[in-house]
Amino acid sequence: MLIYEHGVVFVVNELLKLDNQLCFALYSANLALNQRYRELLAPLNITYPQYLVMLVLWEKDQLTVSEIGKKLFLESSTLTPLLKRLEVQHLLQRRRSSQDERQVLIHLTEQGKALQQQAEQIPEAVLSATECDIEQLIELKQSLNDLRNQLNQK
Amino acid sequence: MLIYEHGVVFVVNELLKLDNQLCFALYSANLALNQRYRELLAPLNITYPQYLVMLVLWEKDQLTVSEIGKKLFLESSTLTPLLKRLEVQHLLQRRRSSQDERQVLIHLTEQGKALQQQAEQIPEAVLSATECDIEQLIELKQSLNDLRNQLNQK
DNA sequence: CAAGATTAAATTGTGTGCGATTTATTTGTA
DNA sequence: TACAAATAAATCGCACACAATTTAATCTTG
Repeated sequence: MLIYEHGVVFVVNELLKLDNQLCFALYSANLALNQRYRELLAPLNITYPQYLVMLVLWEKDQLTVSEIGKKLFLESSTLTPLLKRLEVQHLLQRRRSSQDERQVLIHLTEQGKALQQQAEQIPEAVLSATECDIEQLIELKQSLNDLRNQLNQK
Repeated sequence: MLIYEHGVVFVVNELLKLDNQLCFALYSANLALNQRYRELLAPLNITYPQYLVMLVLWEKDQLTVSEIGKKLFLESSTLTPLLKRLEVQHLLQRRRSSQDERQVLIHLTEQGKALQQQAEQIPEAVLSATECDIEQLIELKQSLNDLRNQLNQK
């Protein structure tokens, strides 16, 4: 069986291989990215998911656990222990909201705010590790966001 | 400070944001993909990394742990317990090589080989979930592989 | 051939990730 | 106002993922 689309002829079998290849490319690129971040973040003593939480909080402080979860696509079962670790490191504090005692508000400590300066050189270091041109990276970002949104909407 | 590249003018600050956005796009797309695979693989009773190992073995049986690791960019500390779980499920067997007793050869059981048929509809299901056109997916795959190779070559 | 170096897996410890469930609080409604 | 439903975090169990280390086998070199 053949599929003709956008000027490309495909045997179905090839198409299925493509899927496996694409998904693996995504999986393995993510592994590689984690490794680079592990090195780069080692001096800050935080992991990449922890760094993401800090990025979110540097942008806007005083968020609830589920607000952070919505931004990062993470569940409370992932975030709660992660946030506790950041609290142990005195980078943030967790406090029950007084308006709604079910919610836990996360706010940065002075130390957590100060870490932003220390993290300033991280994005540059990652970018230079990729050694790709900017246009390609922008397009890649867009494609990945599209893909994620497609996959997430069920 | 401005950077001019390929017709795009960038403030450095924007560039740093782009990096965070790109890396997060990769991270979150990978999370989303895992979620789709979790559903799709539930009937087969295996995880996505386990599925990757099976794909490798369906392609070529009788590989050592480190050969599988090279293909999937995974360490023995990840693979050993994963392979043990697949062995418990009778999908493969682990046997010390007689030529070199340090190596452990992984070979599929009949049940493991048979699983390939059951897995046949997986790639199609994932592809249809992405709802992207083929050309875009091919380009995305290539970009991700390039990125991974750049990041991995340290 | 013996001893140190190298290699392949396995082990240990830490940190994600998430489904399923639990706990505590708030909301909706009869 | 009671009480069921809904919501927000937390908890539990399981499976990655990897750095660092350990164990066992093989290789190298004097």
